Amino acid sequence: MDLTKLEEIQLDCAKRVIKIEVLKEIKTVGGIDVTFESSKENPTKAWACIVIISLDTLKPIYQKIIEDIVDFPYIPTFLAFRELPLMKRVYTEAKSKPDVIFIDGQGISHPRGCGIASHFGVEVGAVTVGVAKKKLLGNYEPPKETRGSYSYLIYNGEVIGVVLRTKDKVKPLFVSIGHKISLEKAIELVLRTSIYRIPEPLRLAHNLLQRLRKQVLGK
DNA sequence: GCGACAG
DNA sequence: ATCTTGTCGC
Repeated sequence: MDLTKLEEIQLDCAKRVIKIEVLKEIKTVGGIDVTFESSKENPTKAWACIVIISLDTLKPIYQKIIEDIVDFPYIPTFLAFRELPLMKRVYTEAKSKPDVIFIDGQGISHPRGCGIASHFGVEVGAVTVGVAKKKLLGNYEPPKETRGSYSYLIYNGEVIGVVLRTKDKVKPLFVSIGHKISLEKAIELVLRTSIYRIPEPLRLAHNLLQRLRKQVLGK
């Protein structure tokens, strides 16, 4: 594989990212996650799941899982080339589409401005938010211990996202613009959909996949 | 060269 | 991400 070529794709994708609000009303939020059968084998079986919740109740109103084979390895800053195919397929085949989609990973907080959440948003033409459990790059001050507190993630003197506390005294999340949304709105949505550390759409999608994986592995 | 390094 | 058990704190 030629990583230089893939870097060019990411740079081109970054130019097409829209960093402002385009939605006037948001009623549903979705989350897409991927899990793998094996962490060692390279071509390996994998599953992608989308869960859509109602912003009013925070309860799921739609969910779908697809299965496929993944052969691209995990390489830091190139995550999209491993997980995007599965994510795009589960989204395309879903009979219902959410107003906004949370993606497990970075949005524009990426060395070339195109993490998986932005990449997905641009390719699918959807509104997305990057919700990562760890930082990929940038510097920040620890946010206060109370839920709702946040500090800015800075890279090259620019704000590329926030470090957001979604639960008191629990490790914060790294939230960034994915596509067609403002950072302020992204923060508001992640907070509004978080009961536990991880926002409901992603937490539920992750839980469904973990249960399926254990079932398949016979445990 | 050394440390960092989404999932 | 996955590999893995119990354990401490709210």
